[in-house]
Amino acid sequence: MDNDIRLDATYTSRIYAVVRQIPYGKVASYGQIARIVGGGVQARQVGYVLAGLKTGSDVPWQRVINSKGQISLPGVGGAMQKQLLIDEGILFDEKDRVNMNLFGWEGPGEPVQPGLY
DNA sequence: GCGGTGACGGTCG
DNA sequence: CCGACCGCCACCG
Repeated sequence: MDNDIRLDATYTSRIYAVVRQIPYGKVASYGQIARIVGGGVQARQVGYVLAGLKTGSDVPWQRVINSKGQISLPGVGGAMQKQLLIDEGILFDEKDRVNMNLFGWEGPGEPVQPGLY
């Protein structure tokens, strides 16, 4: 039997599930999503899966950006993504970067505050 | 079957 | 801080 759960709709659904968990007004990186999904899924796969989404999807794809805090989607799609995030209250600096330390999603677990002790 | 590509990310200079 | 490189892996011609 096959325990290869990497290449199937299985991991695609998982990616959707994780992205849906990103709260309003927060962002996560592709690598972070990949890490949460696990199963050997890489950041590039996350990007590819999100690219397959169509308009009207219930998946908040706009909340996924790269680890630099910048939008990776080129072209008009990227401009739309930026606008959607601004609409959620997320701020961009002069270089179109988001402060991950401020708007970054901590993950599905309990939020941990750094510098607590 | 092979080589190029991409909504990435870590490392190096 | 920033650009250049390289590794990664599914998809496409």
